[in-house]
Amino acid sequence: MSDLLERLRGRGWRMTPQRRVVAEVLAGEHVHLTADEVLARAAARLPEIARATVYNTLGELVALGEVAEVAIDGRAKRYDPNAHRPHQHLVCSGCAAVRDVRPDGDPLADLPAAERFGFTVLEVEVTYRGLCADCA
Amino acid sequence: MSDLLERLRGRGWRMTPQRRVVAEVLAGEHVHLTADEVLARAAARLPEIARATVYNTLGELVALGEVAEVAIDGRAKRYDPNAHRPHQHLVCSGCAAVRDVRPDGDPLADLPAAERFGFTVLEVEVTYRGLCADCA
DNA sequence: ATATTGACTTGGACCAAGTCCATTGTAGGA
DNA sequence: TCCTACAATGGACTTGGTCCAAGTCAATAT
Ligand SMILES: [Mn+2]
Ligand SMILES: [Mn+2]
Ligand SMILES: [Zn+2]
Ligand SMILES: [Zn+2]
Repeated sequence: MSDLLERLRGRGWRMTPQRRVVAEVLAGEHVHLTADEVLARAAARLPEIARATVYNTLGELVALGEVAEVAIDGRAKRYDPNAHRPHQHLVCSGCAAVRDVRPDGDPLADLPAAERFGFTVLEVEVTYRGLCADCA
Repeated sequence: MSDLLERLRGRGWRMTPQRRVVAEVLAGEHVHLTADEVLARAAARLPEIARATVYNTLGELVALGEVAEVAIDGRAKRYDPNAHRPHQHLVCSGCAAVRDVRPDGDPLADLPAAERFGFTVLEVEVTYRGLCADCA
């Protein structure tokens, strides 16, 4: 049983069959599903689940900080259960496979003050692109 | 007159009033317009220009490498005439202002081999987020 | 065990961003 | 000036997502 479900229950999250299957579908490493993929997998287990419910539930999981919303390609957003330790993404330009990666160093430090235009810079998002072993 | 237009003419790009105004609208530093913003500004000069023409023209400019397509926020794509020297973006979370920035160092070098999962990594895209002087 | 009720789910309408296509127009060469 | 390959048009269509009124139900209280 996923400890995501445990944590959610511990936080007093109201449990329903729909919410359970959505949370269950979002388990594992390197998981970056679109909302429609989540819907398809959830519907395999609970056929009458509605699209709006999947969006509502994903939105709440994001608000709770349990799932990260990732815009990888300007198309559908992806939902990433690995929200507890921040990380970056490595994306295959061939097959769109996504891996979680942890670069060395602090990318914030690479932006010199002269290039900050008076901004208070708070976070950095890095996307590495290339070809996976299969697509190369 | 923009040297973008000169370059396009030199490349044998067929010139039309529509293409001219789209290219003219895309001039300047730190310009990151959405397709609809390009349409609005082009239509101020050439009222009957069609949405599809703006999309067609932007698509061609991107294919020619004269304009870069940037997905900054998972909303509408932005079109960036500063395509000749690669750069990264600094985005205000308050007002969505976008500045071009050039971080120090090579971000590719920060991704250790052990974190490459057999990929041939070709490019890196970095987005810095924070608050601009006005929004802070 | 049952009643209660506020929160959750549903399906469909709606929306924004973008693509597609048949028709009409025209830039630029002969 | 004529021709024609390429470009522009506008409207339908698609994708990804939001919103809402009505119905349902999980959790609590009795
Ligand atoms: Mn991830
Ligand atoms: Mn830029
Ligand atoms: Zn691949
Ligand atoms: Zn701002």
